[in-house]
Amino acid sequence: MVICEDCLDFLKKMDNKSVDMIYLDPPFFTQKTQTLKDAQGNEYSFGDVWNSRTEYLDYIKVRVCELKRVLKDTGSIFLHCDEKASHYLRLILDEVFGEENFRSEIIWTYKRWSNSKKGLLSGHQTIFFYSKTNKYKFNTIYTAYSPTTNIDQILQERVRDDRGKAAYKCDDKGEVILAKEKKGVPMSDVWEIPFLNPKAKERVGYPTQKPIELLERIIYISTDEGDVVLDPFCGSGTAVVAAELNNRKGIGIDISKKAVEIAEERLKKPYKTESKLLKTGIESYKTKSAVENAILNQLDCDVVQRNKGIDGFLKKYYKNAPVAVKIQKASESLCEAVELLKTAGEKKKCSAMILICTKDDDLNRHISIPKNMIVIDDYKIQIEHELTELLCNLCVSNL
Amino acid sequence: MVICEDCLDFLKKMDNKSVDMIYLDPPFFTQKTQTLKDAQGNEYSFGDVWNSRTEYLDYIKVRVCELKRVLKDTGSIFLHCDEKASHYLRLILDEVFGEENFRSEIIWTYKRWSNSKKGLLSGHQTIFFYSKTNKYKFNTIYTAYSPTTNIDQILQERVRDDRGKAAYKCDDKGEVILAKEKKGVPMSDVWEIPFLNPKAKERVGYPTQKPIELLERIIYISTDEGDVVLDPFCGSGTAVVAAELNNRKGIGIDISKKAVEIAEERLKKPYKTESKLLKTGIESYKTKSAVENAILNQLDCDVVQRNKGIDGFLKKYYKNAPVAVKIQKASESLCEAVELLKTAGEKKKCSAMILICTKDDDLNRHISIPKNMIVIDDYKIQIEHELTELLCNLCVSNL
DNA sequence: TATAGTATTGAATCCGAGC
DNA sequence: CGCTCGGATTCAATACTAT
Repeated sequence: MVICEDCLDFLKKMDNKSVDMIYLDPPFFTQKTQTLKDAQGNEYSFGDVWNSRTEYLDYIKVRVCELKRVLKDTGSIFLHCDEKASHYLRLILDEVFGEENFRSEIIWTYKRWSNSKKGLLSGHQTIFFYSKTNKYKFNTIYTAYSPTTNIDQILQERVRDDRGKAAYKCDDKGEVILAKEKKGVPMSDVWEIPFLNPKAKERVGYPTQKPIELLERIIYISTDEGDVVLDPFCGSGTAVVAAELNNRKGIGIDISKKAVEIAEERLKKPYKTESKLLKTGIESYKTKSAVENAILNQLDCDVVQRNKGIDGFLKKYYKNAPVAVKIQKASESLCEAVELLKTAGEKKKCSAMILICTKDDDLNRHISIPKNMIVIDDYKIQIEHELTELLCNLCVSNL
Repeated sequence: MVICEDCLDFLKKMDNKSVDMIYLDPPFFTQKTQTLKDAQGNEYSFGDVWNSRTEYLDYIKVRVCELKRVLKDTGSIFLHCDEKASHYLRLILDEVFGEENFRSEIIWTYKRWSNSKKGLLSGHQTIFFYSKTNKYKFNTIYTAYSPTTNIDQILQERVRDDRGKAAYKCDDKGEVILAKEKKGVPMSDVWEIPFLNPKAKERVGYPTQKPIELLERIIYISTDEGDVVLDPFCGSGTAVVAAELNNRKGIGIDISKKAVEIAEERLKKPYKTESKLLKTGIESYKTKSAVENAILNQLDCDVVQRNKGIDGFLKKYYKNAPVAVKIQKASESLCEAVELLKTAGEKKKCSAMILICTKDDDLNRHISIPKNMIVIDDYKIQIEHELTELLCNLCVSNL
């Protein structure tokens, strides 16, 4: 839902404690007017000019106060700002939400084209993360261990002796004791996410547009499915789109008619591919496209873009015709995937087709597969089957 | 030179405009006493406990004012702090040096060992960079282009057409014109420098010791050889050591006798850790090929480095024990791979082992596999087998 | 000497005991 | 109930040892 109104006016009409998370990216105090032309030559701009900083800060502060009111007690607020006025904005947050509710200073870093000026190239923006109370909702995202870490070592339990020296814990027989299952490294407050590429598909031609991955991270760590996400300065609506793509309810507000038009247009058909996080769980924090690419790479494929039925072709031909490859999407049943690949493969006159099955769905095992199609379970499924069997056998043989 | 005195007292004795650069790393307002023991059991500590924030800020402010006085007009000041009080400190800098002399908010990021907490793991500190005037000294450091940059493209001159779009400049014959030699990418304000490791030789046992690399960067960009570098809260003297190592004159001041002792000791033989990580980069720790990484990724593995028998562990335990994964190397026969995995897996008490077979070698198919090991062909082999069979069957049925 | 494998260590954080 | 204090846990990155 996107509303065209001064957010202050709309907020006043909202109920107390009705929102789970707020992301706001207010106009920066740049004293300049931001303009940008899109591919069609339309020009967008927004007034980002204030008579004084006090005026600017007052403008923000009354809105932040209202935002606190509509936020649930378990809720969080993320304020995105640039280095120009970040310290003043944080003072406001300290005052309104209380210093004790400061959670993190998130640094979004990116590499950018240099316009070599004197000084260091600015390559980051700051997002302040405050919660309303200390009973805030938080989902930890676990990331990979550093390559410098010796994983096999930390899988062993350890003790410290009286002098504080560490040693491996051993049982009576002198054998090492295993540690509990490891979850990975909790995510840091420094996020390296590429700056919205000038050619990116998701770009809709609005200034200061943020990458969707940034918003998805914020949404994941602070909300669950079905929660309400509010963006009072929504601009082109990235936060609302990210919320909808991840089954949260998004409310966007913007005073600019043009912005609301763009956001609404975007919401009508949010690119599925825009969503970069795996739906299967926060633990497996990986980009879907990365996994798909990895599989296609292993198979020695040319990658096909924008084809619902085919993700790639084997570089090698068989019977003088290409072999199409498709990887089952999380949203597709095996049956649907087979049908999509079959249609697309026949159209391209493939001699054979390969479907990589990524879901272990017994109900679908009995569907008919075309004669020239090979269905292969991905490694995870193969292994799960074999592991279950193997461990079961081991139990039996132990009797 | 290191002086043991309250820096305010010493600064008052210093001449106007006598210093080229100031780095200060004052107490962070942690409201804790920072302590650390060195290898010999000596304990060092400094108090960072205040009656109020106002008291803390006043303490800093009078000193910052004096610092401005002793700084040359071409000089710069770098204030190191963490997120606890950074916004207040920046207000002081704005007030004393003027907002117009704000140059950069430098983010020092690092990975760090830590227990997991609710929320994001803090992985950065902030250094505010202000200059005394706009005629400040600055040496640009150029860094390497990122591997994704298309070097040959940026070597072509560009023009903007009437609509403001960029295009490659061409000569009469329509050939592209080469741009002037590129120097690299100017350094960003986000610096990834490893945190001083517990095992680093550079460590002298003083709390909050900073890596020399960090100080060297600051010194490079803001001073020339022979310039005077002042650190009014020098602690173990990292800034002074870095200055001396780079032929600048370093002046360190600290109120703690012990700190000054350590700093002086360090200055007798200034030493910079030969950090392998810094020298060779994180990439050199990543020993897996792209395909290997892709497989481990798909299997949801933690990646294991420097282990001949194991490439990764499944993140999930089976039977309360880890499952080891190995990918057959091109140089290994299946037999050898099985043996290596078996030995390593048993040592780590794995409940099961998985070997991904990457070579289609019939001779090896008859070797014996341990009961708790699963051998799976990689996709390529599976597909090749099935394709051959399929296409053969199709031929037969065509007859 | 190069590589594989093992032993340490700091300090942020949580948790539970004691008051 | 809120405070402090001690103990346990965590992992990045080194040094050291064995082969």
